[in-house]
Amino acid sequence: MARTLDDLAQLSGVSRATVSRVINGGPVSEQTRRKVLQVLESHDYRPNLAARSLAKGRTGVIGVVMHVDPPLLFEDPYFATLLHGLTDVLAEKAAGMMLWLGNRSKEETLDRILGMGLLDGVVVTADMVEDPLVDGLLVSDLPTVLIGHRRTDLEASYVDVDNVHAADTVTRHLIDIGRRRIGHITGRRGTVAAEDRLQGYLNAMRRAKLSTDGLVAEGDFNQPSGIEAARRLLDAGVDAIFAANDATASGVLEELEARGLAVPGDVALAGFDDLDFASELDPPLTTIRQGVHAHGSEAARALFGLLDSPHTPQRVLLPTELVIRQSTVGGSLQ
Amino acid sequence: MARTLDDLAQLSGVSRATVSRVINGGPVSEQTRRKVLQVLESHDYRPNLAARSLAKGRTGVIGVVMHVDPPLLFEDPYFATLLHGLTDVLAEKAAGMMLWLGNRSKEETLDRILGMGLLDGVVVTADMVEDPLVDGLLVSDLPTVLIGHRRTDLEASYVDVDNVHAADTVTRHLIDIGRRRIGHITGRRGTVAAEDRLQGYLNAMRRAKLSTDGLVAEGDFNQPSGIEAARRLLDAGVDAIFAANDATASGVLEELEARGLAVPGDVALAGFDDLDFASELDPPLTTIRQGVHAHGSEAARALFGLLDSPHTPQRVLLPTELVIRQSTVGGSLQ
DNA sequence: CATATGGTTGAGAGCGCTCTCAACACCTTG
DNA sequence: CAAGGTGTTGAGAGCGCTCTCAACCATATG
Repeated sequence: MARTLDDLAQLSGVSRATVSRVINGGPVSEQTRRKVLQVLESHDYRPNLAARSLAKGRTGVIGVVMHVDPPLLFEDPYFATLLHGLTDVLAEKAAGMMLWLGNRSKEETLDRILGMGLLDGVVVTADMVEDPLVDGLLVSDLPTVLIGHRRTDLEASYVDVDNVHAADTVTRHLIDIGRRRIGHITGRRGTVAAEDRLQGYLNAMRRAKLSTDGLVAEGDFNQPSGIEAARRLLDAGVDAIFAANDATASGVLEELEARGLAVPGDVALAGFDDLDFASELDPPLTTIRQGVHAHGSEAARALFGLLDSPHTPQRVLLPTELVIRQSTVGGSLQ
Repeated sequence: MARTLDDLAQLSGVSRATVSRVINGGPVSEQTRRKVLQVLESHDYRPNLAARSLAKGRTGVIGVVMHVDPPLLFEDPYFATLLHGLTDVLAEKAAGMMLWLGNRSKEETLDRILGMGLLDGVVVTADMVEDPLVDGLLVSDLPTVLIGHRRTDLEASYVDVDNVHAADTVTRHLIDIGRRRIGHITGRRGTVAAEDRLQGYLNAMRRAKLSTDGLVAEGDFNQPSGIEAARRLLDAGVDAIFAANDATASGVLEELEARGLAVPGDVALAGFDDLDFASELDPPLTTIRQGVHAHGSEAARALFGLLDSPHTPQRVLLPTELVIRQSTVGGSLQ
């Protein structure tokens, strides 16, 4: 089994350069190409990536950074789905992927990534408002695409949805169906999504001249926090709740059921994400659909775009969609 | 920002070789080392991995191959936990990880992996009896560690549990508590785990001179298949069921409840895996605990061991433990 | 004082590939 | 027939690093 270009060249009676041309699609006469290809195939040659990238400065390997606790990464379908979208595009582009999870501190992870050389670029989830890892990647000379972004990341390449707008839309829907005391359960404080969705809610309420006093309860993007926050809101008296995501909403639903309250009769309920289970709740949940899989695949595409034109930031704002189900409009849509 | 070793060498007034020695821990006088380190730090130099691996033939990057559908990968806590264990050790060893999922056919994935050069070795899940991807990796010159293994992989390095023995143990437990018509629901046909667990069940039954006629139902390692198979076994008449994994057992439990049968009064039930939810079922499930996280971390360690001594296959058989809960021994242990 | 010893250093040859450049053969054109 | 393409090829430099080898220095030893 021939191992290097030189071996192959010798075997086919041409120069190393010509073999390289055949492999990389340079100008070669049809006759020579055929001859070399034959040798190539019969020896199942595999180019040495290290050498290749040393010579041409590209490796075909991109980094994916999801700095969350590994257990959470898999419990939360959001990250899983994101990764799925990413790998689909990477597989298609024949690119390798290196994955960093939250096994180490952000500082250490950053160090490892930058030290790893060998990466053409990275995709990083940027869910927190404050994030030294994201900051570090952005100031480095490594091409970087963010999934989610902060207001301050305007120079950066990112893929995101307009959380403010989407939250505004779903809140307006609750107003449109006649609700007036609409509570909001936030996501985890410090995340961009939580802040933006809260903002969207506040915007819609303010426009409708509705009070939000005592109607905002802090949550944590998960079910238990939904139950807890629902108690506070229900005690305060609400006729609708917009939860910052579906998991939280499912907690709310549990508490509503425990109190024997009708949905949407007594309290209308809406979530955010439209994960699979949202349509299987009882009643099915009105929510905002955002294509998480598309987040991943678009982020990968954005990175390839950025690699092709390094000084043109790629900014992708993906659409969201209000999905109306029985948790806000009773059985009429069944 | 200095970029190459040569730059650094010039800045510190020594040769490139000496700087390299400082970085890689070669013999250098304390004085020189200090001087170079100072320059090194003030310029936050990062060695070029491609060049380094070209020169010394190791990259510090290992591949992880889990050829399952990406959605399944995350639904099934088994793979998630495995990955978690792997990343823990890789992070500790400062190694990079490239991940391949089932986005492509096995043949194509194999091609990509081998073509990627640049990998020091791979860890691959080998759950199927027939698996061209695993076969291909084993015959390649890429150091490979299997998670799970076939009888035919005796030359290979692997990390596994003794499924036959564990299944034998749990079956014997059912016999010991006085059950005689013990049914088994297999895992997915074609997987090593399913075949081995079936074998362990058959062994224990044969030793106890108990019949297994009509007592084996095919399952698929998931809850729906558990429900389905439970119906068949219950119709055939059983006083105990050993399900090939916990997910299947949870399906069985559902069917038992639907029929109003008491557990373990009418039918005793045991699973395999001891995933988190096993202890939270009602009643809590007797099962086999296998440290899935440890599978991952041990596989990573085995690969590093294999890299250090390439001709010494690493074979790790991890322990399992019978965890007895109320699904087999009533409330007495509560 | 010659020689051996051990620690420290630099020169330089690769690692396997890409890519530029010049050389060459063969056509076309004036 | 000279001049100028056009297409194809090989030579060779260079990517940034590691590692061997020989040189060097200071010190210890006979």
